[in-house]
Amino acid sequence: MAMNVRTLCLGILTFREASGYELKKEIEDGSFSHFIDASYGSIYPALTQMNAEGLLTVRSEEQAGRPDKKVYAITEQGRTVLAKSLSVLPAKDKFKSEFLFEMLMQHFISKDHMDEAIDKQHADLLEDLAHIAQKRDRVCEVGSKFVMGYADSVLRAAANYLEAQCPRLKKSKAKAAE
Amino acid sequence: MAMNVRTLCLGILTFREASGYELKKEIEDGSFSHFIDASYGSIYPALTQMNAEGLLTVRSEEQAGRPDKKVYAITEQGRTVLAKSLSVLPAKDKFKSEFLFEMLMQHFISKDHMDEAIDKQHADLLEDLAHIAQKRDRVCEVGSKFVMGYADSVLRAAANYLEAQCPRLKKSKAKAAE
DNA sequence: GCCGTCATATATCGATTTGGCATATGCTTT
DNA sequence: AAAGCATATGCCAAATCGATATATGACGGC
Repeated sequence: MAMNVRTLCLGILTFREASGYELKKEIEDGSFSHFIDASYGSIYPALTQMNAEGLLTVRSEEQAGRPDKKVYAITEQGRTVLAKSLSVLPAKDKFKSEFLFEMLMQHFISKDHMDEAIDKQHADLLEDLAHIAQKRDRVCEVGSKFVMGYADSVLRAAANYLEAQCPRLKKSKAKAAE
Repeated sequence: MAMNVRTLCLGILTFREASGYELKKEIEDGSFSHFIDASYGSIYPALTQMNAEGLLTVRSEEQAGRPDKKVYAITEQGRTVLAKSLSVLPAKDKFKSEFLFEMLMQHFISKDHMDEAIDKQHADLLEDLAHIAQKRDRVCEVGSKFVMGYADSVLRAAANYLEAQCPRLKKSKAKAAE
């Protein structure tokens, strides 16, 4: 039960059928990218296993030059299992930040390295914000809009905080906006 | 190299010596709680291993009734290894949210369940904010203040977004503030 | 024209990490 | 008095990550 790679894959497959590769792409760059992670090492075994259990069907699609694509689709049984997994209230959010760990290590790190870390963090945040802005007007589903708005608020708050605390960053932001 | 449980433990041990149990408490409830995680299953083996490698020293402290406490302290060699790990620029933040996944599954979930999930998310955010507010004026180190301010900004942005999108939540917030 | 790198596509494998359990004791809540 | 929680260490199975292997076509640089 609960949330794991299986639930995640089943969830995406309720939108459309997809191969393992496409699922990974969706998790990496698509609507799911800002709040979920999964590697090939967990996706492929999960798909194979769920197919064996009857939660998915497979269809091999030939492709010129490239290896055959294995396109998976969710079954009725898969939907039932997914519904059961989603009936559990979501676990608390988990936020992992090596950057904030470094900020707590001020007594142990050079000023230069701190500045580099802060610049990188700021750049990462702006990159994510740009990524969202770029996709935002192209989506129309309520869920996607809500999630993008949430991610945007949070990332913007973080970027603003950095800019307020480290005035030096304001310049680079102005520069990026040109 | 880079960030893992070892680096994390070494880092905390530059502030003060501590047992595995105390390290876990610090990670769970202390300054590190909002952006890092580690379980006993990773902490204890890491300490044993790093002790064997000479990065830490141990001292057994007797305790009435309870098992002996093994208090670890970082060595010069440990500091060297930590410095090397911290010299790598921090990896990008990772944010895991089952809540946002559920929000993308709107087509698959009942309105009631959605509302429950949103209420829980909102409550979790307010709880974290309260936790920070409560500790905030008691800290004086620059690093801690910076990190708490960062966490506060981000969590507040998320809570505000939920309240703006789901007006129903404003009432519960007003109620909590009484 | 050749070379490096990237994108497509599936898959495995070692290492790390999680989350639950076992063990032991005393204190507090029901 | 029973149940649960806090202290304290530690193990173990299962999940997951990150890197690598394999194969091919496209695209740009030298």
